[in-house]
Amino acid sequence: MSDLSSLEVAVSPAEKFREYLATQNQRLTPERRNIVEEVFSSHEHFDADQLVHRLSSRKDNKRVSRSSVYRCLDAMVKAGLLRKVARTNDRDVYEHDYGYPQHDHMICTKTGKMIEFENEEILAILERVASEHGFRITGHRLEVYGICAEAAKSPRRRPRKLDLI
Amino acid sequence: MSDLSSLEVAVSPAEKFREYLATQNQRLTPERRNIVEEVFSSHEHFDADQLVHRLSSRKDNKRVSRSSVYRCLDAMVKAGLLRKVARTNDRDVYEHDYGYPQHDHMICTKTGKMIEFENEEILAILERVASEHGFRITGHRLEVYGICAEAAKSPRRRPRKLDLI
DNA sequence: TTAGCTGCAAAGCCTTTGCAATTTA
DNA sequence: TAAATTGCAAAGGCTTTGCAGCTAA
Repeated sequence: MSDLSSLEVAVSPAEKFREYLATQNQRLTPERRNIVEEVFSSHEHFDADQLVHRLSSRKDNKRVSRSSVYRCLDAMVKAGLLRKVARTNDRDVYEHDYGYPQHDHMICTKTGKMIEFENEEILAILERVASEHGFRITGHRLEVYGICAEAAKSPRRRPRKLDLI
Repeated sequence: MSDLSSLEVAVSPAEKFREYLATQNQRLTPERRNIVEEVFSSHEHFDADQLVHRLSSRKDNKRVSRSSVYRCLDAMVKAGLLRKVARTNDRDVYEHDYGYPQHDHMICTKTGKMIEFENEEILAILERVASEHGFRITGHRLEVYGICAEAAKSPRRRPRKLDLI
């Protein structure tokens, strides 16, 4: 059983993807199916490179070329399966957008740890502020930066470049 | 008189930059001064490429090389003069961080227009949520996406690629 | 049989960096 | 005169794209 067990999902990600692709006269090929299944096999944030490696380290013959991975990620975003959430190390980072509630992130600048949280109040405030500007909200990205509890405990400081004097 | 007229700024951006540079054994060269002045001559969001063009289109001999612009932007961020706020068209976008209050953005996905807004309530909620996770906030980025009033009026749809059938 | 797909290699793009020449304290 | 700085060109790193061969309805 997958991570989806506790979520209210009408159809599997693969099925949802197939439906989207059909509207574009496109097909759920074996490669695309492998990618969707790998992506939804765990609920971690990931980037294209990590996904490529996850796919090529598999024992079965499910390796997929880097180009196809990039192309498929774009399609999955359009299909509403994934969201780009941030950019880390100059790479686009993705997360599940299907079968998973809208949420925001607290990002530890020491450890890189991401904590997800939901808050209805913020959404309500945003709606109010937007309406004051005649703005119709379709989505948002909220990233809160700081120091997580773990990092605060440790006396270790984050390594940093010393500008020689 | 510049856009800074209504703000409480102890010293000019150039002076503040000079102070920062001094702590790094670096100098406020003519090139760096030109960049700071150009950057703070208007309160618009901009990217490196736009800044390069603004500098080279000037009649006076104030053109600065692209490398120097990139290097200077980095330094200005470290100096607390600028902030990276987003990424548009695959380019880092900057805004003033000195002498300007913390705020967030509503971004029109049709026109690219950015509307700035401030909201204390959201900050308070974030502080509360963070403390529940033992997280100490140092900053945040909030981008609200949607359709601005202008774009909503116009019946024009945003151009999009037609996948030939 | 025609439209869609994959994988490879090459190209694109923004950004960073090595380096020689130049400037400045 | 030694350290910092600039501008150019080249290199980096992620992502996109052209294309030949392949696949599937």
